[in-house]
Amino acid sequence: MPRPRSLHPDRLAEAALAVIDRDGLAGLTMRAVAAELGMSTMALYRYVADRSELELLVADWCLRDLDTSLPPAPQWTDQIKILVLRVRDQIGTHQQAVPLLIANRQRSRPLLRWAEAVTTVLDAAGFTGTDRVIALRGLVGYLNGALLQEHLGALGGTGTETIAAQTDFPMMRDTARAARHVSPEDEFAGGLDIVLRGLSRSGPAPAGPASW
Amino acid sequence: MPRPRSLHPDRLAEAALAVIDRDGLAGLTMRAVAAELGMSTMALYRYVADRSELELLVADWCLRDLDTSLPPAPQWTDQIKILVLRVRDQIGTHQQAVPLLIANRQRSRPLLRWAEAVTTVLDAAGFTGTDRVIALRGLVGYLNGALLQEHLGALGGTGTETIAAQTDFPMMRDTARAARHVSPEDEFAGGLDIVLRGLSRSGPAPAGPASW
DNA sequence: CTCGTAGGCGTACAACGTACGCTCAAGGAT
DNA sequence: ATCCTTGAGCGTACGTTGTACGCCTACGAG
Repeated sequence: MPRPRSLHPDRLAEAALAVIDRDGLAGLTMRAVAAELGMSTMALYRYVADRSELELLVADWCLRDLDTSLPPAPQWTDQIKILVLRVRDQIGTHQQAVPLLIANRQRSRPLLRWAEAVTTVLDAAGFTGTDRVIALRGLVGYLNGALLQEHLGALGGTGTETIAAQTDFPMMRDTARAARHVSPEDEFAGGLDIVLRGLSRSGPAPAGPASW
Repeated sequence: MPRPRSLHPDRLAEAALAVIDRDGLAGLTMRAVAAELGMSTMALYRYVADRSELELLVADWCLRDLDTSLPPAPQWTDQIKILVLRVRDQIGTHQQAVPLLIANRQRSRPLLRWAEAVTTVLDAAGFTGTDRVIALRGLVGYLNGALLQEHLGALGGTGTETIAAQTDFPMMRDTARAARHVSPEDEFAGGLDIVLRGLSRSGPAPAGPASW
């Protein structure tokens, strides 16, 4: 019976993400989001309890279309690989929001759906109990770390260039120089392959058609 | 000839770390650090240009005793393992400072020394060019992600308990319950073993006494 | 038309980082 | 012993942040 809301929560998330994409994560401000929506600052608090709730909205919005259906690959490692790559693909150009995704990794519904799919694949591959816990946390650890690295100072950023220019650490200098020729995609996928290769050897008895 | 400084920069870092350990990272404030030192807020700016420089001091201080000598293990994977575990051991009880370490990972001298050691081991194991870049970034990615996970919501934290209590995602519920019986040390080392196992299979031609 | 509910907003406040400029402590030079 | 120069230390103040509080009013049920 009372006055109806004029905004859908999704509109809040869109506006906040627009601010982030334009001004960076540091530019994300209650005032900035309100201005983006043409509302007053305090009007936002009719939709969210506080800033962290707005950030959760952004995290959920970023991954709203995340496909968490089980990939039809024959190998379970390929299934996991596809699931992980889907997350990175969904983030796309919104790398600035990565810290928000990490901070809300245990509250975001899309991420929980995603984790459910990953654990389902792991379970089918024979991972149970402690093995599954460690496999999942290892995967998520790599995912978070790699995304974060991409977010703050990607390959070829100023940090890498500084290392490439100094002389105190020659091995790192060479590595930083070689890093100039590695695309973010190759880097991410390469690291993921390492983790997957390790996983395929760490589980319980090998299962599935591709025994070795 | 002018009035000498009354503080060593290390004292700043100690004070800041004391604040962090007591009040958390959110409690790290120029005013709080000044109060810890018994100085006025603005006196800090005679030692650091701004807050981020203070944070760098904290990061360096945390890892000041990091042993970056090459471990004498026969297998290069064990050398890497020891190097990575040393970082986690040095952080010890200062998990609250982990975001500062990550943010300053490319400026902190101890971390550069450490990375030089890691790349040296990788080089000796036959990793060169792009392979070494991806191996290093993969390792650092996992390290950062795992430390961050431990920092915000360790296993058995409220986040994990919430997941263990819900019913929408049964596989995650079971995994969260099993996670209650995994210590942070086992989790970290388990994930690291996965990455190392993957690395040992991803490099160029296997080298060293332990061929297979 | 009336009225209760809740949406939207204006003001205000505490806490933050830090710019600016002052005072004076502490050596070297005389 | 005196002075002078340098910068350590600090007090004040400003702009920006999140948000508590309370007012006004648009809206839909009756």
